[in-house]
Amino acid sequence: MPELPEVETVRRALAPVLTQHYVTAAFVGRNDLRWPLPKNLAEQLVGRQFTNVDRRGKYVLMHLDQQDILLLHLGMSGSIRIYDTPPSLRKHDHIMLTMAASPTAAARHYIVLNDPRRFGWVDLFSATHQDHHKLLRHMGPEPLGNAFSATHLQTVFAGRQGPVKNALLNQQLIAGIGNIYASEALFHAGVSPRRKAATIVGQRAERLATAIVKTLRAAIEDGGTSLRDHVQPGGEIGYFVQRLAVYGRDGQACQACTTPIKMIVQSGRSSFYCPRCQR
DNA sequence: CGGCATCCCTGGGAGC
DNA sequence: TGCTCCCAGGGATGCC
Repeated sequence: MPELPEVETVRRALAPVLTQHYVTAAFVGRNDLRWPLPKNLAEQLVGRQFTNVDRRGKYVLMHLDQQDILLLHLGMSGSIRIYDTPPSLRKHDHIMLTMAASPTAAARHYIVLNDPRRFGWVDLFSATHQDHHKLLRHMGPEPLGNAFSATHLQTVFAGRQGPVKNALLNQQLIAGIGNIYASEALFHAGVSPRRKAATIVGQRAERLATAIVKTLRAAIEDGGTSLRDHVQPGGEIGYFVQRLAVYGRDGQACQACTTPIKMIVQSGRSSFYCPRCQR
């Protein structure tokens, strides 16, 4: 489900309710999601204070006191909800943290992780190992960061014989792009998802880099894309779904040239594009 | 190393 | 209304 814009939406919602706040109670309803949860996770969290909340690609990094990081990946169906009063847990609510301004203060927020398909995961580890964490160490640069550019795209795509759409989904080349925004960015760049990655050079690389940044920024402004599971932590839907140019629009007229949008399957994932505008 | 298929899991929608 | 089938925003893993 959640790609960079949705995860950033979650990060922004979590930051004020976690930062400087203490975990006064923790519920952990099962001992695994995609992978086993850290042992005694609830006991390890109670009494701890969060210091700040970061994002890396599709991961949320919740920094704790004593240089620890609570890592969250929402998989395809994970979502975070934040409540001001004690919620009754619903189906697939796996974790709940009760947050307060001090270890003994009254509860102020309840943070609930729901994940029906359980493709998400949670880890707790020392920040001193962040650069070595097996899930983070090989990740490519942030597309909204300084290290990202057309030159970077051209460099990491060099020699790649597979389609550019697949390369965009590869988190080791660029972090945070998923199936929706790959199709959207390629449309705005005028690049076919079928084009061989290695041929993305020069002006085409410039157009694609620009389209990636613009698309992701616009989606963040809209609170992400709500299709099936995703809602913002306050329960609001993400409105970018209204601005999707091609994703999910097969058969509909291209907004630029009215040619019907086409859907194809690449490596088992659907791609949407305008066969006339995108080359 | 690159590229592809397979697998993990539940729920919603389409089609009958 | 009810059943079956297919599909879904992710990524690790193993095979060639």
